[in-house]
Amino acid sequence: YRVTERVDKKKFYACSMLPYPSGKLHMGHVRNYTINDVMARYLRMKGYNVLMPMGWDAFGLPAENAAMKNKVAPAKWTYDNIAYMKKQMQAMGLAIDWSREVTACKPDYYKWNQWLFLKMLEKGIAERRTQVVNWDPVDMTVLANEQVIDGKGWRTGAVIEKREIPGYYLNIVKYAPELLEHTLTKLPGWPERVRTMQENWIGKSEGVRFAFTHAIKDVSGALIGDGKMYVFTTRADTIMGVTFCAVAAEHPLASHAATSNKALATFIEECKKGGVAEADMATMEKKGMNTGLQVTHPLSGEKVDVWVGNYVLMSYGDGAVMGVPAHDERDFAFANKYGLPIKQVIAIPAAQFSSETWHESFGDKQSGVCMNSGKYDGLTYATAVNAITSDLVAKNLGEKKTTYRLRDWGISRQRYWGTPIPMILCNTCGAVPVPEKDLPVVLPEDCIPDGSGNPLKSHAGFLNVACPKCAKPSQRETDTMDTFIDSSWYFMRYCDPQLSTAMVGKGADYWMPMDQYIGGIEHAILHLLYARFWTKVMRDLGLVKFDEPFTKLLTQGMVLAETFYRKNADGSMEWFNPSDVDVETDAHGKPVRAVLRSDSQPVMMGGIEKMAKSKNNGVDPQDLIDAYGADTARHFTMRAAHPEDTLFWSDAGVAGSYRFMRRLWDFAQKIAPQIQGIKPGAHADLADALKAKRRDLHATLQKATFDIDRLQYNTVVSAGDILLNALTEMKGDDAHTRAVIAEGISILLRVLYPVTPHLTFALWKQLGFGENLLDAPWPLVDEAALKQDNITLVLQINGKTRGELVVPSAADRAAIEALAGVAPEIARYGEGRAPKKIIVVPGRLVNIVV
RNA sequence: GCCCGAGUGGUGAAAUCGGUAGACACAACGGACUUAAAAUCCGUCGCUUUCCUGGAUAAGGGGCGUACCGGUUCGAUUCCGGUCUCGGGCACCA
Repeated sequence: YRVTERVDKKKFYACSMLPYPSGKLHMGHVRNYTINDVMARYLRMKGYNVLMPMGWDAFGLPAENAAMKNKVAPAKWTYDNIAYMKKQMQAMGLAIDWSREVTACKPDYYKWNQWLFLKMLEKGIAERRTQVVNWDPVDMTVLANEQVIDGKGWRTGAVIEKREIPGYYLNIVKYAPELLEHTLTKLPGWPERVRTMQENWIGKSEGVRFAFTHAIKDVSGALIGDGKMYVFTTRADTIMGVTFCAVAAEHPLASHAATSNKALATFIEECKKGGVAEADMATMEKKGMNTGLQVTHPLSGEKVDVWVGNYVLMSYGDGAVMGVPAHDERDFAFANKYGLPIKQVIAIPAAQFSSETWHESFGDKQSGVCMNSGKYDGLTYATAVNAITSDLVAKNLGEKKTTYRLRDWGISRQRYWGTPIPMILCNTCGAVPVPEKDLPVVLPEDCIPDGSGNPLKSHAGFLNVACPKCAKPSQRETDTMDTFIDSSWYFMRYCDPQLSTAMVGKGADYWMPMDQYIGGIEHAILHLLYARFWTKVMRDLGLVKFDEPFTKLLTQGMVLAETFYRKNADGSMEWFNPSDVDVETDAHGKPVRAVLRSDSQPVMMGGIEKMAKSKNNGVDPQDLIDAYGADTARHFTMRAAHPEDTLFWSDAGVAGSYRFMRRLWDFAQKIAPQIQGIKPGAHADLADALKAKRRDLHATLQKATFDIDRLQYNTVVSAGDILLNALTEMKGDDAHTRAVIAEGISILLRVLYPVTPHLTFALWKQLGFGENLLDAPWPLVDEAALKQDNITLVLQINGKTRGELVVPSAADRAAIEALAGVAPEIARYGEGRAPKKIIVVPGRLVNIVV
């Protein structure tokens, strides 16, 4: 399966999202790589030069968790897992070019993460600033969102706090306009749903940024924020309806007010409790407290109260929002809760405004016009926004602004098992980049994390280094990079895996952009967006010549399985694998109770979720491969569902795939002597029954070809069943029959080869069709075999199927209408009425409307 | 909470552009083969038998049926509006 950059063939680069080496393959992997393998083998039969590589997303949190649990170094754990999973992949018979294997935790790979990071620093795309993280006050460590459960640390149970620390950011927002435009224009080969999700994630919004004014001074006597409190709104037409403002707990005005207000200081502290995940922020109870400060409305000149709101985030825009309760649902709820005034400024024709209950139309900007807004009364949305904006501009207090929901990419992780960020922290010079010649900054592989912070902080060999600028003793940055960086460009490294002088080279020029990318729908936003951004940065640095890395995308559906758990006395959760649990079902097959097999005690059912390490619900396909072989596992996985659909795991039906394998084998053994030396293919003067049989075979082949081209592999597998059924039904032993059987089995073996390569390869050789099915051509449909004298149309009366109509296949619309007009079904079902209209769908049906 | 999907027999599913709903399988049931079992092979398999013909729960016909409610159309699993349920993502799981 090794491939080179040959120019005599058309290239095709088909790649799966690289796996995290969690220990064993699970069914999601098997599904992903089998899809990839079917595609690769099929396209090779079609004459393409096909690259199918594989690698390892080898850095990440699970290795550290395993280290804590088993006291094994993450490096050893990771390398052991890779070795095991690679063996499993080989047992599956995947057509992988292993000479191109990429392992993200090896210095020859992550060196280039560091190198590109330094280039981004030079270009101003990367920068150091503060970030907000989940802080566990007991373990004194930063936690991932996954490690925060109900606002508490997963190991300590301590209430998590938000904490600001320094970190590095990549300026992806700068690329937002291009990412958005290319989502819409350059990704026709992507699923619509993924493009929509990315579009919404980038979230362009056009609005107005403007300032409320004030004269509030800090302790040093300086005006806070130069006397301006900025907010952003997409609804400038409602500015005259502002009845309060809300700022984040970290906003300078909030801090200032808290110095003389104990209750407020307590409230601000409370706002810092809990994690940083957006879902938590969005679902928590909205709370606020009046700061006692007031700012001046820039247009009305009225005084407006400033509140602190726990739902306002300092990291979004300016950390302050205007409150218009009459026309914003969240502000409406907030105002009702705290008894704030509600001022209607948009006349709503469709609904009666009520200050008690919210109605969707209160926020409708399409139909309403301004009211209670002075000179803006009567203006519609667009004209009001324009008029208000020009007044704000004239006062030098605002301007139109396009903002994005997308936030810059924070890449610093306070963790050991990742790419070291190549910076040196000098007491004199500050944060100094590691000189390019000193790359890679090698991560020591002998650390064992214990859950209480980053072990690099106490690793003298790693930590201590001379400052590149002033040569004084300094310390390395101990933060490592987000592992999304590793997965943002590995697919390019597959093209030049051994290149030591550059990140990418001629191989990437040949293979990229990737023709087909395959991976789980759960990566629809983050991974794919980061990879697109990283590619554009590489392009801007002159490393590659294309804008988008993935021409076509197949988002494989998730493999889901039931989860089972017990809550331990200390509140922690223990998850049990479905294979260790017996489930009792009710009469409808719904699970009602589950029992752990080892101790016969009940376990809780945690619902159906994606197979994942964290919930221990991944099903190991090894049992399947051991019991039935790789072909059965592949056949079953492809048969079970359309590649893009969610698959609820159940192994019922595996026996059917195995049975099919055996039927095929037995049939081939039976006919082997009969078709010895017979030339497969069309013979003149076949009997009608054999002609019909050939028509069936080629019609099925036509359908299979159509389906394999549109990546609908489940029905390609079905076509294999249909072909075998058709062949086993055949009786007779004359030369014509033998020729049709030989033709049929040669089609069947090639149609199924991409799915079940081992069995079909052996039979292809045994039956004397050739030495190497791997490079046999995909079978061609014999159009002549499909021809028929008559075709049968469906006959409908008033849209209900009432019979059939046999017409000559050459009959035109008028001829069919004439035949249909005298159909006896009209009298039978037409209730005595005459045909009013006859609808003819060529090749399909006739509908007579009476 | 917000964004994106999905929902079809007992089960997994199919139906290429709006045109015969349930291909192909699994399970189940009935039969053949066998001393017996396994394996294999053949057959039945959406609901309705208080809708009709029939002695009949055989057979045939009719009606209903693609989560639910409504709409567009000669015709809707497919398009539109709404609802429910389930799944994915929400920026430090990968």
